Amino acid sequence: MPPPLRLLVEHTTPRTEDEAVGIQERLRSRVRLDEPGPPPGSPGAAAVAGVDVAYDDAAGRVAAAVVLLDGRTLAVRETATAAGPVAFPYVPGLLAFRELPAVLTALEKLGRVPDLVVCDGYGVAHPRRFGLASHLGVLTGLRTLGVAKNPFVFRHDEPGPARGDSSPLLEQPGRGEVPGAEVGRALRTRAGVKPVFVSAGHRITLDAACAHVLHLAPRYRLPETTRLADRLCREALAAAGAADRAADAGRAAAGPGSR
DNA sequence: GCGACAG
DNA sequence: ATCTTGTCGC
Repeated sequence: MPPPLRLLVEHTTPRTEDEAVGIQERLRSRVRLDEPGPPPGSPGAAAVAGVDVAYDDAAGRVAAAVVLLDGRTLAVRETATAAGPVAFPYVPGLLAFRELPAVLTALEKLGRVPDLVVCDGYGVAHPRRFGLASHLGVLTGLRTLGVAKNPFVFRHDEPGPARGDSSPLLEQPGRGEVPGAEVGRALRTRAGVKPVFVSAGHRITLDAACAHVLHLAPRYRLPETTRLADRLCREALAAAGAADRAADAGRAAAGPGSR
């Protein structure tokens, strides 16, 4: 996709946690949750992307992967990866600043603009209503949603046992913006298996986000977008490490002090 | 101060 | 996220 994203990189590279929180509070008003968007499998959702990031903290390296799927058949259409230095530590609530720089770089390499991006983590289900899926959506203008494997800081009742059953994710009393508000949903994608935690990112409703996740997860607990992106970013991380070691070996062979 | 808390 | 063996079941 074309690179107007570059202009927004400053919104992903704070120097301190306070700066990061400031960026979130400044951008959060731009989140739009009133578009149902095209339904799963429809022509308007022909290209659905999954993004994920893997880390090698010892080497200070991250690798992001984007996998673009056919929204109807879930066949892979295109992939892209990007590796780079870790730009921010893991701090609960500030995950976007750790993941988005590499994700944006990978997205730029895609040959076409996704109709929907599925992120690993949360959207508006976030202490400041601005998780990484919402952050990515606001920066790019893309329609986004978040799928997390854990409930984070939210409470929920156990959803029914059948695929498609769900229960609301609720803000803890005394915390967050609107205590008691439904910020996401615990959604059962496989009968009898632990649910996933879905929230709207940007330009989507919670109902639509859940419908897309169910469509993208016909067989396993996690959506195909997530599973494929997860596999690819691990491969990209390993490849980046191998390339790094090869360069090191070359430098050593050239001899100390040589250049 | 302590605990908990996406990836 | 990542570290890690075996194990249960289709």
